[in-house]
Amino acid sequence: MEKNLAKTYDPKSFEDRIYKQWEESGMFAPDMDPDKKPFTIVMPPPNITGQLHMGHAMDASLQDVLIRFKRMQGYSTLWLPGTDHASIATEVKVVEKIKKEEGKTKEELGREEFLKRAWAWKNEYGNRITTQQRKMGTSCDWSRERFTMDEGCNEAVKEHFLRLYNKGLIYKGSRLINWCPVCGSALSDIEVEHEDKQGKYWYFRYPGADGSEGITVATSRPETMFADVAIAVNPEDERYKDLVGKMVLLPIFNREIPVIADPYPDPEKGTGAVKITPTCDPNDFEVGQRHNLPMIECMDEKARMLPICGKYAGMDRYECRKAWVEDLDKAGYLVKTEDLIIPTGECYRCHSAVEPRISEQWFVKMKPLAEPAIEAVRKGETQFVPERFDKIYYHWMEDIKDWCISRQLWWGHRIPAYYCDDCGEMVVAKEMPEVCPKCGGKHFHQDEDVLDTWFSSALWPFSTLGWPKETEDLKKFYPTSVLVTGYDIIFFWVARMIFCGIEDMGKAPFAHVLIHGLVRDAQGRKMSKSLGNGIDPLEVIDQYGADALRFMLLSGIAPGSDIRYQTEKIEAARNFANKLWNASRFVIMNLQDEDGNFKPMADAKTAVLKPEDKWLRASIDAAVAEITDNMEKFEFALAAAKIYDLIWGSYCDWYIELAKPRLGGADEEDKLTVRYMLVTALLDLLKLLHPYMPFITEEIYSYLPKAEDAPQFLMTQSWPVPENNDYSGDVKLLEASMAVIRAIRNIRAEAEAAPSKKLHAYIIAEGADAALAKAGAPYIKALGGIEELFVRADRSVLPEDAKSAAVPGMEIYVPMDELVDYAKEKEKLTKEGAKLEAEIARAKNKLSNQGFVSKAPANVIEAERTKLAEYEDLLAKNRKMLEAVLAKLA
RNA sequence: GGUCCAUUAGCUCAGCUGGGAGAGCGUCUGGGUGACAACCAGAAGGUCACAAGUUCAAGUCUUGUAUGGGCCACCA
Repeated sequence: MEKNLAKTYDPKSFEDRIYKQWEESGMFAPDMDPDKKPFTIVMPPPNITGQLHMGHAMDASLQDVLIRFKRMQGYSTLWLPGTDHASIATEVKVVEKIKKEEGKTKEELGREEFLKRAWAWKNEYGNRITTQQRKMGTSCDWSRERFTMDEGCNEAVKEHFLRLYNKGLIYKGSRLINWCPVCGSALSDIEVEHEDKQGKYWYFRYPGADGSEGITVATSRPETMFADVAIAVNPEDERYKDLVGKMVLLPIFNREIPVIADPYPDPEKGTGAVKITPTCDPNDFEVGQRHNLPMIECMDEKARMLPICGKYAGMDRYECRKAWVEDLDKAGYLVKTEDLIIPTGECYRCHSAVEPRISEQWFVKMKPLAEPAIEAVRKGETQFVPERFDKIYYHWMEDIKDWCISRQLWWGHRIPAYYCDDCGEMVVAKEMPEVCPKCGGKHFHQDEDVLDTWFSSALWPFSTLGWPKETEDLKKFYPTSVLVTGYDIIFFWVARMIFCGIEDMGKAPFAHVLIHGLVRDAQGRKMSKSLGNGIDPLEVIDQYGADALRFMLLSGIAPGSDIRYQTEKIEAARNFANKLWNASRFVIMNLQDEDGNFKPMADAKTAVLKPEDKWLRASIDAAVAEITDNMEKFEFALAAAKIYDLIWGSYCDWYIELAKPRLGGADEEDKLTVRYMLVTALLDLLKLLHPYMPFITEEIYSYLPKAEDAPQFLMTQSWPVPENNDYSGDVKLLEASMAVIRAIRNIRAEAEAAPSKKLHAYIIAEGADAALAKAGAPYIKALGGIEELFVRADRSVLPEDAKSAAVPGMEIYVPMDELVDYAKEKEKLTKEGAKLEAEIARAKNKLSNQGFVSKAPANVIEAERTKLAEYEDLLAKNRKMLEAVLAKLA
């Protein structure tokens, strides 16, 4: 094996290998040491029909960064993966496949054969997504992988159903539900998407039964008129007072229906009169209930017109609408039409218009379940991050309707209700009963319907841990720590897990819900199949590596808000990885002799630290404290920015550059210390970055010199803890030196002097500042390209033709071979002086403000005084330098 | 209709509990300098949407306005 990293950073050459090593080592599984505190995440199970998309990539990155961080902190971390059977989505795919390959419908095939095909499909494609997730570096415990329709989850679903049923919280009833005629199934309220669409109102006259004028009503859905059972008007509406109680005729059909008074119609809207069709509209349904009106259905489950519709029977709803309106118009009943925006409901899966329909379905009674779930969030048992999402949760939970859970599908958990073939008695039980409790009959058939997919995923945080069995896992890992998911499924999933967890386990299922936004395309559009603007994470990984993708997804994002996928961002992340790669290669190179053996180096005890070593140590320690704090608070983007800056700025740009002369110098003792510092600092940096970029950090770690007993993998190392050293003097020295170096580089750049050209420099300073300048001389010379540095108190020693700059306490002069352009110099100094004056005025103003001096905290006032003193010092220097320039010009 | 979010450099966006405006990309100037041109050094560039208010102090808190999004909602 090569003893140093490859010349170029090529993530493809090691990411898969490292993942395999991790997985085989068994380290993704939690350490079951009872002394270790648990930290648990259950992964939102992706659909078995799914392919890894950016949403999954975001999910995975956030969860993995958390789990790796906590693992390194010494928690017993469990990240439990799995997949969802995705009832409708999968059934649609399987139906398509059967149609294509066997030319049959599922009905032709029959339930049993269909389910065989569905399971075969699951076995073939169900693991595709979990293979893809591994590419992301997800350190979840695959040995505990679950599926929403595996044996344990089936048991949990039945148990849960039974419990709720026995408490009267699940009931069967005939209600007006949302029906998708294309999917052929009932939908819950949240599976209906509301959209305002351009539509039409038709105004039709319903003639009076007594031959009078009758009444005109507006409707956007004329095809439902066949099911009209009344016309309602507001009791306050003077226009229609006389008509209330009279009968009108359904046009053409001449069926008599009453005019009724009800508060529902708004006199301001339309004509103020509303046709009442209880089987086609929830409002009408309620009016119907209030007035004891009959219910007439006019459409079947495919939204075709029923025989009651006469010649329109058998027509599709839209076909019928067209013909019916034409006929009404011809017969003179159409008063007028109007173009209007009308609200519509669409099936969230197939986007066809949903038809409200009277149908017998199973429901969960929500009020009693919602109350404790609201309470759990209110008292902070579960906290949303960011907090604002709790409002969305409350809003929905406080106004919740009963949950329709039955679906007229085959792929899913079949409802555990059995009917006696003899007397029709219903028995709800886990298994088919032997004997009918009512008639003693021995033949039963099971309810045909399956449960809403979300019914089983609602149990995910505990069904996966073994519930209803009292397993070790359940005891140790429930309630879980954090749930990570997008804001788009707060209602579908998060809310339901909360009330189910409280109901079955007595505790809310997670302490925190970490909500993230959507990954959009570069223009800010939602990624979608129809737009074809989706970015495939696998392609991104192939091109840039999983580390870059993860880092990009976690950087520069505000919690809970959307992020755009842009090539520049992924490139920036990849470049960062490349930077770390090269720096590490440099470090390793300098640790080794020509044969690739590690040279001796100091250890914690023998190292003789120089100020730059202490400065680096202090910088890392300060960063560790902040980064840890940020990560505890889920502020991953802030932490990422600090790690980025620490590695690229502090370590690469400054420390390594300062280390180069030492590595090439004559002091062999000092080299021991430099090597020690380079490698120990690098190890800390790798640890800090590891949760974000697990692959590259692990790969680099494998090349570092390690003690015999060191862990094999970086991923199990412990999280850095700041040392408690007071290195403030060294920090001050290095910061002052860096300021001087920047000033000199600036002078050089302005003079367009080649960086390779060695220069002389003078620093005018007194007392402590002079001491600082002298101590910093080696740094200034090395990184400023200065051959000789003179630190003087007396300005008279200054050479002719020198460019100048000022930092607090010091004036810097760099003599130039070419004539200095004094006119430019004057301009620069004047501009600087003006800026300083403005700052001084601002600071003075602040400090002379009684309110500020008396009310602001002491440290803030002190800081302001220091600033003022510094600026005054700089201004004085600026004045002197300007004077000198003016003298030259004169 | 209700509600939430956004508005900061040319672009994309950070900015945690109020204490002198930041990053990446882009632009401009130099540069093969010991790991890195996927790089190095330097520079330019912002009335923090607008208006009031609170405060000694507002990008940050309050209210309102404008513009752009999202979510929820049974209106014919």
